[in-house]
Amino acid sequence: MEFSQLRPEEIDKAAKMIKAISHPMRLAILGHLEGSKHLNVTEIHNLLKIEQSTASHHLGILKDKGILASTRKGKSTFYYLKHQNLSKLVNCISECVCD
Amino acid sequence: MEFSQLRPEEIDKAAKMIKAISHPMRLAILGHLEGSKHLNVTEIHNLLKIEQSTASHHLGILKDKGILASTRKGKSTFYYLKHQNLSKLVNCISECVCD
DNA sequence: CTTAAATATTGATATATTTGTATTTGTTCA
DNA sequence: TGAACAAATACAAATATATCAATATTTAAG
Repeated sequence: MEFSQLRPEEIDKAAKMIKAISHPMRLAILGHLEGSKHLNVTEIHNLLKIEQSTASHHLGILKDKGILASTRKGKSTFYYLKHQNLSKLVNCISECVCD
Repeated sequence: MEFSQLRPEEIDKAAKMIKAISHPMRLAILGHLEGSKHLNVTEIHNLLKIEQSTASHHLGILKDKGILASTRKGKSTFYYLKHQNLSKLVNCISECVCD
């Protein structure tokens, strides 16, 4: 699929997905979820040393924009990458950053 | 390079680069610049049907964040993708959008 | 049913982004 | 030099985002 052939609605969707990951906290979250890891809100909140509500908020954005999915297990909600493609994208980004 | 190994400054830089492309107009610009194309501000302004100053502004953001480079030829400034990696990234995104 | 733990949501505030109009700067050419 | 064109910048208004504190919701355990 050539990017330039995307229709306007698809471009909008792409922009929203990308915007969702264009934040240091949210990129850091993706880093922690690489390799099919599942983490709950408290784990993210502790790993990133941010408020619980802030962690929940960022995870909600990533889920809403189709980057993450979640499953509830008892009291915890575990979040994980929705598509393995995203690992590729994230690696793509790190290559671009490091040159 | 594993994304999760990026240092905080690198994550910040990645976030800024991604944020730069997380806008429908700017994604559309990237679409038009795929395949090593060089376009000037007026061409972008006409293609996207946006104000000249808005086009210049978006191009400036993309350049500032390291996504595009530019060369001046006479009265025109031509913009183009700085790294071919970016085409890959952009295609990566379109795959993620279309599934 | 009550309590406690884990998430999610709300409200408020501060900050950032987007866009258009108007203006300024830079470049060519007569 | 001065007219005309191209691009960049300044400014302002509207909109969107990020964050924390406080509160609400959901679930499990007793």
